[in-house]
Amino acid sequence: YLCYRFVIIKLYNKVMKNQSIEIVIIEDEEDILELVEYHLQKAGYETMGFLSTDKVEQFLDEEDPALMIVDRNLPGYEGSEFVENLRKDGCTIPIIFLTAKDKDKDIEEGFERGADDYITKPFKPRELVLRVQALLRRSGATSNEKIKYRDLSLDIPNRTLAIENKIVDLTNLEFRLLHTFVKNPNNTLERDFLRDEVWGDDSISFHDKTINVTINRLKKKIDPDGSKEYFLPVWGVGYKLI
Amino acid sequence: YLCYRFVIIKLYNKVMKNQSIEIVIIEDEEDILELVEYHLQKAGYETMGFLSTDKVEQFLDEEDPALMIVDRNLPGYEGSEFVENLRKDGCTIPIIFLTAKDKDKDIEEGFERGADDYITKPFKPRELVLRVQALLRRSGATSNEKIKYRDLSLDIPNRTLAIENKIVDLTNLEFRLLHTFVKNPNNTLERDFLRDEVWGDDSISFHDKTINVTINRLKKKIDPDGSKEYFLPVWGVGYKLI
DNA sequence: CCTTTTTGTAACCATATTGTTATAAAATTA
DNA sequence: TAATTTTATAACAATATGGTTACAAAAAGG
Repeated sequence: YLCYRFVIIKLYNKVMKNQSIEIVIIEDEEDILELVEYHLQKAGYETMGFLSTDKVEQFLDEEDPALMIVDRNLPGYEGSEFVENLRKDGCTIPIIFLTAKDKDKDIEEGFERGADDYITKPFKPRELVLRVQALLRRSGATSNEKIKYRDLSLDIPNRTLAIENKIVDLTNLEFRLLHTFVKNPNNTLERDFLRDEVWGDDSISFHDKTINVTINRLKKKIDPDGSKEYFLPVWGVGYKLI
Repeated sequence: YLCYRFVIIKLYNKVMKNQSIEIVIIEDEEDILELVEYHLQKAGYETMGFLSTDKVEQFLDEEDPALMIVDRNLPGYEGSEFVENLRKDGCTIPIIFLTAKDKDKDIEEGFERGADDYITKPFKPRELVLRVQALLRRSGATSNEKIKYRDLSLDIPNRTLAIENKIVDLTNLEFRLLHTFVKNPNNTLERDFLRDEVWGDDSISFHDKTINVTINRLKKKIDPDGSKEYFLPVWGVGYKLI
């Protein structure tokens, strides 16, 4: 039964969520690895399990997971040493230790070697998922959720905008633009920043008024009669979503 | 002895670190509050303790702490409800719950209401400090988003000036000018320095009176009746913000 | 390949902001 | 105190910037 649900969930994730979040788990006890994978997948994440650190670095070169869960008692290579070396190489991926090492000194060592959170075994699966979610939220990997601001609700995986539960059609460019504003409400976003973020760093020969026109088209769509004042121009700097 | 160390630590922080990181603690048991404050200060943080949530929101309007530690069993207002409401208002400050409520349901509720971490009592002070450090590291402890001087409060990302909680509109040039003064209060800023800093090194053919006029316009906006004497002209040199 | 949609560009206007100038006021010096 | 230098203020001019529209180019869809 568990295996069956596994398949259903994996299928669901692959089919429904083209932008799912991937989590790496390094754990040498196979039972625990499966348990962790099961609960994370149930929560909507894609998982990649390893029984040792052997192939992990190679995997990290190719893929870009959002988070790692690491045991410390691993065959051959102590988990926290592995993490310490990753950090030294400039790896900033969020990491949670999940380990039986629960002494004060152990916990201290874990955090000092670069952990973001430290969970001791035996652990509650529900709490693990909650801590994963909290850490992902804090580190800005929100691509699974909806982002809301005022009466705007952006569904990131579906690329749809709803205003008061009504779908408003946006083009891809408009959606990306609105997305960057909703991620930084009340912040003045400079024109250069918007260009990099929405149009891409490589956009050479960027016309003066491109941003103006695009903002304008967006405004027309999300607030046709202009009564809601979403965007405030900041003279000589950029725009602000209020 | 403890009291003595307290003073030393506070002094050290004030003198050595002009950009110290401030942490708010809300905890109704005074013993615990002092204990937490002591350990955080020993770790180099500036602390602000509250025995209830009463004055906290007002405090957050004015100051810009880097992190909050919140008890849940508070007099009058349940800590997690307080946090939930803060989050709804768009507050993104990192928050750690420190509470005796240790049931599965409690922890779940805590995270769902917007916590970044959840520590149960009795707690190990060392672990608390480590978790604070980890969270600050992850959230990029940028506590100095607001710069303040006298009753002026400059919010840099928002590009707004608030005087006694009232927004005062400034142009881009005026904002940059005021910013350089607030960064160097009580220093006489020479005209050449201001030209480089605010107008840019490349400003050729810079008219004599441009600075005067701009300072003047700024003065009019932030102190219409001229009673507060923000700017002091330094004859033949420049200006000073007092 | 054609049609439709999306995006970029150019031109225009309106207006906010900034610079310049002239004159008054204040501070400094002799 | 008078002359000189510097700053304050107000009015005006110049410039920079954003809004808008129409049209062209590019991309996407069939």
